[in-house]
Amino acid sequence: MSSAIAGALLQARERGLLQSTCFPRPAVDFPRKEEWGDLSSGVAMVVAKQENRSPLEVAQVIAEQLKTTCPLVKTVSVAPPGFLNVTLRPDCWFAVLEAIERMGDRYGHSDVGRGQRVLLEFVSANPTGPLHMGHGRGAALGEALARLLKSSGYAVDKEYYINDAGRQMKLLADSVYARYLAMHGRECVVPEDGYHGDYLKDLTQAVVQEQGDRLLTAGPEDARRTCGELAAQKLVREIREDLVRFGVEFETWYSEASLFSSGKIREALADLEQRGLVFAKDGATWFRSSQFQDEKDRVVCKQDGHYTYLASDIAYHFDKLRRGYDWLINVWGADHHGYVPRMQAAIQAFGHAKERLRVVLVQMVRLLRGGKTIEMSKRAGEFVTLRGVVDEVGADAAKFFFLMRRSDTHLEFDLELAKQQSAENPVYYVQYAHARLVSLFRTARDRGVPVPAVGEASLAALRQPEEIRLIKHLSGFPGMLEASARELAPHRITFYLQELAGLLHVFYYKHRVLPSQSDGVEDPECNDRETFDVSNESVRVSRTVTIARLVLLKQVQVILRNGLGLLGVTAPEKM
RNA sequence: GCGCCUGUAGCUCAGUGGAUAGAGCACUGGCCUCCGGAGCCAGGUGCCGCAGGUUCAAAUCCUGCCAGGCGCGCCA
Repeated sequence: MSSAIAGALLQARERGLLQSTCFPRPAVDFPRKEEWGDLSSGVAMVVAKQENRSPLEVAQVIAEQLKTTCPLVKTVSVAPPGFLNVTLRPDCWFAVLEAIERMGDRYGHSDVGRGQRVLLEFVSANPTGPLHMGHGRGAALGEALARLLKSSGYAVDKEYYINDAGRQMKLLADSVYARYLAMHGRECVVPEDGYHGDYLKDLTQAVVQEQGDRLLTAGPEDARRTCGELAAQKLVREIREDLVRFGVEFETWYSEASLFSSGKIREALADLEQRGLVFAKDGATWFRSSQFQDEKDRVVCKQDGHYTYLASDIAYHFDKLRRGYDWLINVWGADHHGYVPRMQAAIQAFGHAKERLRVVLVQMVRLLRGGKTIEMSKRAGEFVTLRGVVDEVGADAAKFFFLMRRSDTHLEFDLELAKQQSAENPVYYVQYAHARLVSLFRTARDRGVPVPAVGEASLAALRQPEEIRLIKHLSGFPGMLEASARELAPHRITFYLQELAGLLHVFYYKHRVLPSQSDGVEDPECNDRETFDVSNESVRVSRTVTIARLVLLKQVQVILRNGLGLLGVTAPEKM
């Protein structure tokens, strides 16, 4: 339509109705109100300025041209202060149904990614404890982003970066070792800044099971290391299980420790050194990140000779780039936002545009039960685990809730609401819409009513406003996905689906699809016409209307399934 | 002190520079002999944090304030 209006503008100039030599690309969008037509544009107001004429006048000129040039247009009207409101011919809408049937599960998919490779890194929690709600939000988001980007033509790999090196791991090892000693009646203290959660017991138990009391005789350093390694292994295994149960799996699990052993950190830093971006000061080694947009330089190797976390991260991202990824996307907790500039500096240091790395920040989750906040204290090891939540409300509800808000805003997650099986619960509202349709088609089959292909139906029978609204909303699916992918914002999908489900329920309440059973034989009198009169208790639908509606609803079902699928949420046949 | 994020209806939140700013929840009252009532309908609410600016047009862009959150380590 945008190009149609552009064409109208050019034609108007050719005919001497407009003077300008160049026109802006006409912006077209869906008007807020139905009375304003199907599409609208404000170009006239921009053009009016350069033409030095009133917007209404210019709009009028464009409208005239558009009517004659564009066959899709049914009517064009002009509204103050200068909007063009276009109403399309009904066939345009019916074409949407054909497209959905033709494309099926791929409707709305695109090729904007052109097969470019994306490495999507998310969750990446330290293996020092079970996953909690914040990780769950990141997991749901990452999974949805992966599916969304794949649907947009990107080749996506999901990766979990295991932070199995550094201080936190040392503390874990200390904590487990201390408990191990305690379990064998030796005196010991769990370090104050170590880990104290109940899960430490299980970890220690596992170490005992595997090693017995062998570690008592080993040197303390070896024993400590063994404790740490075994604990971390077990935790990674459990994290992986939790994620599988949540419906999230990764292509690769990348170990930070491996960056040390493989020499990749040294390599990456050597590369930076060659580029003159590393220098020594105060006995430490620094990365000259201020040369890019970072506010100051950063230490990569401490005075004591150990690498900093940044060093591993630089090496890790260097490695990602070397593996041939065109785009790197990281899902991080919002408390790491200050880290973004220095990571982008690293990307630039290796000679790439900083846009190559996009970081999606995820804000905290506030957990409620029946409106009351559940306090969590990570220090005391008391927090609600992802596993606990998934067990309680189910993976579907949990994912949907995590994805209902923009990722960079705080999220309220009410466990009672997520469990509720009613219209107040958005997940059920949407899933119910799908199950309801499945059930409808089941009934249709049982009654011997065929569900034909789009081509076999007389779609012109779809004239009720509720039907047209449904079709229009279906037509918005591809655009919504495109925006969602561009902005890395899958919450748009949840809103879209709630709206679609709402439109369906309204339609379904108001109109019949299958002929009433008592109606038995088709009534020739009501051919091509629907009567719905509650007071008379007569409900009749012609065969033509039944078929057209079944065809329409089939496509609604496809979109509900596709949309839920992109969120990683199931579309149940029955509930 | 500096930086980032957020400020929209009673609550939780949508809102690619466009028209009279929306949804869900909560509240009140209705609607099931027939395709799933896990549903539908009807009721009202806003100095879009404040003040300037850019624009034909600002919740949206710019500047300055105010409030809340987060960050500002040779921690990860």
